[in-house]
Amino acid sequence: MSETGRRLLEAATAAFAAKGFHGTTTRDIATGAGVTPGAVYVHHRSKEELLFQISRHGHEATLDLLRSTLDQAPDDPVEQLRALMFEFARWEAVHHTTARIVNYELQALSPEHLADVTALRRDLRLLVRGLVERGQAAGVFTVSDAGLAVVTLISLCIDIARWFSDDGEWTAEQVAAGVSEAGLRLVGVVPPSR
Amino acid sequence: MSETGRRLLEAATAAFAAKGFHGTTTRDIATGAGVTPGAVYVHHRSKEELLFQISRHGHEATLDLLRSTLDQAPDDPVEQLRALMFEFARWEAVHHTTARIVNYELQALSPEHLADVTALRRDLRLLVRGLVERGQAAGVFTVSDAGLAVVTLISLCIDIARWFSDDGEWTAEQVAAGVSEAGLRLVGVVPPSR
DNA sequence: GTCTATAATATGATAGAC
DNA sequence: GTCTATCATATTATAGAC
Repeated sequence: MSETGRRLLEAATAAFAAKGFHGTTTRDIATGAGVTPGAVYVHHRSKEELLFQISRHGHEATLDLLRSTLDQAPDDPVEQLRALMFEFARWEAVHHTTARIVNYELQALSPEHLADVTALRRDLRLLVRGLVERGQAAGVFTVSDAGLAVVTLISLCIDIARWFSDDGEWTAEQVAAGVSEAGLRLVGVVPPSR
Repeated sequence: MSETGRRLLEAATAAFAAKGFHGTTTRDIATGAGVTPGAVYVHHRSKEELLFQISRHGHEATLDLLRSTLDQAPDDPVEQLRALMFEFARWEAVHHTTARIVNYELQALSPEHLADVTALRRDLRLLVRGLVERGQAAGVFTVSDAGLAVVTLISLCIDIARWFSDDGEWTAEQVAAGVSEAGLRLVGVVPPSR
């Protein structure tokens, strides 16, 4: 991808995150990248194609991060969940602009593109589901409904993208640490008192 | 408000929740209410005014619900948090269309209208904050950062509006019960084992 | 109060010069 | 590859008949 093509992607990410896909015009994107509207279509097929690229890349980056986190974590559900929640939460905080598009602009995707990212979202859910079930089987997680626990753990991370701000009260790492511990408590792992 | 005025509000709620404010046209709203585009402006000043009415009413309803829930709960932080989280979570699930607009369409409000609802959101945060601090003072909640705990508790409820579906795996009450228990665990209240 | 018609503007995307 | 100019359409909102 050319330098201008990349700048257009970045401008589109900033605009879509701030104003939503339908609230953003191709002129906004062009201006944000320092070119005129006509130049957009040399680098990208359409506005929706820009959205799809941002959304797909964001979904793939999240899924890759969680997979490699699980790969590198010790063979212990508690430590795996701690690491998974920390990295997931940190990703949503650090990349909150991209994450907002990933989480809140699904409805603006074309049916085909939506099907693509929906498959990635299902993979992510199954990954967390497997971990929760291993923790249950090992007797270290106590949850009454594993499916609801999975949704709630993911919820805890996703919603960070909605409220996190770069100049807010906490750093991405502080949020990640807090949410990671919250996730452990949620599945019944009692933290050492301090 | 006239019958048609109300039907327009309902159609706008459904459309804004499904496609976002900017993804919805005044024709969508008119058609959804069974009238022609011109009739919209007899009942509502503008599209943004419709959004504001939905958003303000949704915020006020949530805040009223949480206030009356706290008023009626026993004088015990654990039971108060259990009740608060249950009612908050249930509201987000039952009213997930309105809640989506409340939580995700803030950026489409005019600056004046945004200031209005931002004040209501701050009141809600302070209400939860007070409860968490009373639980800390009573020694029944153990959280390392009260502010982050407040954000996380609210997060748990808000994000329900994003994923809840009327024909999903769980009823609003099941979700509310799960999220309510999650909230208690999050602040360090260990549930009785079963 | 609702309709049809339309004004005024904005929007996604393309054409053709450079 | 970028620009200016523009096409075709869509959009919010209003005017005036009924």
